Amino acid sequence: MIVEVIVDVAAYPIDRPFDYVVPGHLEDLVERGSRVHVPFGNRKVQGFITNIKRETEVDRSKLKEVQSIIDVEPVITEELLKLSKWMTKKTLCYEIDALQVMLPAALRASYKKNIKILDPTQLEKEILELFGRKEVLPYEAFEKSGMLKMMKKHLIEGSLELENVIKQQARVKTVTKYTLVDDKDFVVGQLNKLTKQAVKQKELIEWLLAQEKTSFTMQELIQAANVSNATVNTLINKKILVKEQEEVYREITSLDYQDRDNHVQLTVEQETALSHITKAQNNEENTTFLLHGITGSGKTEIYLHAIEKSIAEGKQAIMLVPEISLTPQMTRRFKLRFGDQVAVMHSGLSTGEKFDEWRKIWRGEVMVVVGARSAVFAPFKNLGVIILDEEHESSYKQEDTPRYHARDVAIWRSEFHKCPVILGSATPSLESYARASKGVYTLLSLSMRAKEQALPTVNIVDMRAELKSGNRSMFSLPLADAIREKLEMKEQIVLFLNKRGFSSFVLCRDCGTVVECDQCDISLTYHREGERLKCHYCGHEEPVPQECPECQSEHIRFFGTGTQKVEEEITKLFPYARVLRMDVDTTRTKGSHERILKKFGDGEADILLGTQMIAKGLDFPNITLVGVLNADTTLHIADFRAAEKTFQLMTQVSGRAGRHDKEGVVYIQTYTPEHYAIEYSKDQLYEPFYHNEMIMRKQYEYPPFYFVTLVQVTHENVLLAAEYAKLATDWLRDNLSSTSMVIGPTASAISKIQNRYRYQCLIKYKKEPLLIEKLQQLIKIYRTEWIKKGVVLTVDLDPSTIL
DNA sequence: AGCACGCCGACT
DNA sequence: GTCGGCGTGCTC
Repeated sequence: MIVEVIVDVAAYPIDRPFDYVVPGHLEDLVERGSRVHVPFGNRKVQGFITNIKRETEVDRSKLKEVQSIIDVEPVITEELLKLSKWMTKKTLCYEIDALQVMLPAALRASYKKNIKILDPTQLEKEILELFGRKEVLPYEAFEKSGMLKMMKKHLIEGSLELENVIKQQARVKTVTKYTLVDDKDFVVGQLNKLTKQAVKQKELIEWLLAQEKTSFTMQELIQAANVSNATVNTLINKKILVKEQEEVYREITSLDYQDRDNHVQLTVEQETALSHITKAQNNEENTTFLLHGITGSGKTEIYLHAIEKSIAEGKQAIMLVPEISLTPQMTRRFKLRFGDQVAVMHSGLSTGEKFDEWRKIWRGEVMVVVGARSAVFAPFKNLGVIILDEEHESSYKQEDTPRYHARDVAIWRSEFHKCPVILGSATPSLESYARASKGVYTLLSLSMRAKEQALPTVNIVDMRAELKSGNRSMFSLPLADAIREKLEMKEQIVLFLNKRGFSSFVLCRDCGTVVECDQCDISLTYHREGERLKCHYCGHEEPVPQECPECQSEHIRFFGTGTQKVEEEITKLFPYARVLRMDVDTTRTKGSHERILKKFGDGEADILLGTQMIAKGLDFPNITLVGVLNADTTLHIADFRAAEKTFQLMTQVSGRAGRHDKEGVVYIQTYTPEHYAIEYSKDQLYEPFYHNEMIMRKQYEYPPFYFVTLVQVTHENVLLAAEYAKLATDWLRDNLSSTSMVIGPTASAISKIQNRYRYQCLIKYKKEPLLIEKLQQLIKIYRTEWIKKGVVLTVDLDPSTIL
């Protein structure tokens, strides 16, 4: 028997199956999708069986044997095996990367080099001292000790040996249990044989016989039966109790599921939307629904119903949420509704916890997974519905290889399982809404708030006017007044600082003009080196102007403010306010995010000041005022999605105010109040925004009118980075059809990361059937020739940002 | 990617 | 003379 194995080596010439012979004793265990250990070159690696066959073209002398099979049941299902092929092609990644991303980290191998003593008589005493009593040492121990050379000599001589070990991270957690033997007559017999002094043993046996269950932990026995561990051990020796290891899951929540969440009566609108989904479920149609509902319209309730329906039919469900909104509050809701039928997957869990949650899914012990992006690969066998909440969120796109989008994977799986996909959002991505408009997706709308609360009142504050009237502070008068008022009323305030990315732009504080590139309608990025402004799309460059090109004002400067500075100003203006700051600095440690939110929720602060991360999932009844200090920052970012992102963000942030019975007020401070992204976010006017933005996208030839592929080239040396970017761009221009636009090469917006200079080329196209094939050819040239020169080239089909 | 093989310069 | 620099080539 021969198997094809994809080995755990991400390299261009290795990205294909390798054939191995299966030794007789392993033949019964062989299955597609199982992991194996195989010799590869002079080391051992982990791999996946992707095919089983009888014959091979490979020379018998070259063939090696499978060393061992790790899984009794395949960890990659047949479906996921197919999906990995598709992903490999769609994202231009190595097949091994596609396979690995589907599994929890615990199932990925890590490799370790060890040095083992063969002949101690040949070794120097320093080396023997280093070993101490041990026979084996990690390779790194020699690197540190400076005896590397000596060690290598011994390796050649044969007095030391190098061994490569594949380390398995997956650890099944076990607890020791003590179980009463089945044979009750024997137990009673032993009980009667006890001497009079054996009071404790008698007590324990009688207690055990009186219990319903038969298996206990030592702690239970000691506490509940009031005996010592010596007594327990005696009973083990007498074979009355049996000591055994029982597998357990790492417990990640300590919820009491007694208080199951009650069903909420759906509104007419919700019912209508749900009925379409139910119909698709009944007819096993792989419809993709776009559920467009304003904030607070009760999308989650619809998700819960769709999942319930799925479970009722014995089918599983995947519920995806953006990482950032996967708060305990959120998961709690699902746990309350579905109890222990739910697995939870997010980055906050430890490797072991993720492994346990994954195992529950794999073994079919749960029906629902609630998780971030990678949960889309949950190894369910019979899916009834897949849901992406906040479908516009960019976190659904993985930013490194494999560069997949969870939405695409979800749709692929829905075709496989013949089940619907629900994409939910108050502010859908333009792509999705456009598809819904064309009938590719089915649009479902919720236009009313479920609990009939009013939308918060949103005020747009023109900061230009503030400046003219002499207010140079970052708080406008209306916002400052509102803060003061709410502080007095002991209500809570959220202040949002729109700070994003690394690039800053140049803005006129008098007229609001942002210096833009006249070729691209994208703001120019300020570069401190040489005080210059650059366009990261077409490469245009100019010096920082001394006065505003529109109004000749001198109040023109680059923009960028930090949360700390804002905090200082708040303390100056409102000395008695208690402020909590939430940004990358204060949330660095695990769980700090939740801690800050809990503090705020408990009323330990009046003002919560933060960046992007407070835009979502914040749901406290006492928040009645939301202030956005600078709406403009995301607007002028050098990305074609800037307006879309700003609109989404403003709508999200506003939604934080007045979610319960108290009315909410929002102040959005901006230097460009007339921009449609700001204007329409005031009343959550999605559709007008959509139409306006579509006009811009069409005019500047961006998605959803054109597809975009980003090719980035990096190198330590600027000149080489530019040179190879040009080679790549020219090659693409020569090889793609003339209807595709190949733009560049230009410096990337983030021109240097970790001392590597970045250049890029953007391909815009409507139809390019040969794109994948041509990109594969380009990658081949890069992998076989350019890579030697230290060049790194990456290709991102459908990038989420082009910075 | 890793690792071995192999062919040329600066040191005990 | 040897150690060790990293170019080249291979992995079922």
